Amino acid sequence: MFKKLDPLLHSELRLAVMSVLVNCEEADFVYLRESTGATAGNLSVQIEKLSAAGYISVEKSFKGKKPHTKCRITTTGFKAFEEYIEALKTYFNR
Amino acid sequence: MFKKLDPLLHSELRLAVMSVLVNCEEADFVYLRESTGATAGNLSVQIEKLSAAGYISVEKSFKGKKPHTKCRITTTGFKAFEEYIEALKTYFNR
DNA sequence: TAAACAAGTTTATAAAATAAACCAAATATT
DNA sequence: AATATTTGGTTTATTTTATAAACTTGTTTA
Repeated sequence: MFKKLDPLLHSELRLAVMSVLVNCEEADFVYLRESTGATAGNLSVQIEKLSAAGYISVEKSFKGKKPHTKCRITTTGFKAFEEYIEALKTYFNR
Repeated sequence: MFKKLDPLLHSELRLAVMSVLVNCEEADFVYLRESTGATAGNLSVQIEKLSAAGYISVEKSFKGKKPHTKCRITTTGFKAFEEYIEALKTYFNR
């Protein structure tokens, strides 16, 4: 009847991050913070969770002399996102 | 950019309960438990939260000699449900 | 009469979400 | 030059949540 909602995606901020990454292929920490409106601390934690799950890849480097964190969605993450949408539909298409 | 997701609805079980009630106008505890697959304890807690928020009304009585809990969605709840859908869309607009 | 069942509720605990505090380096200010 | 502020984060602490387990109250069944 109702499909289970992936707990990793069923979180406001993580969903927002994934939503950005689905549409832009690559986004850095600052862009994600600004586009989601999240605090840096919260974003840092949620990026780590998505990364640990293999839903996004994270690349840390230096841009000039400042740290720079680039994120992109993985194929696993993309699939999970699509499945989450399918699952959500079972709560509405009736 | 992203609309805030009503925390009362952004919960798997509460969303399932609301989803049932949107479509059937009245449902009792047992029916909700069976149709959502939830445990009674969890359902009891979440029904109480939805009720406290004014999203559903709860009517307790006896059916024969057994307790009987009837739930229905309120207009407030219905509005909140629709707004939740609208908010969700901002995470998927493509 | 005791065991099992029904319909819930209460309580305990693990997991999440989030903000606050922190850090190291760079840049701006006095 | 010394101090303050900003940048780009991370770590820690705290409050909420979600959830299952245990419990309650009463009923039916063996």
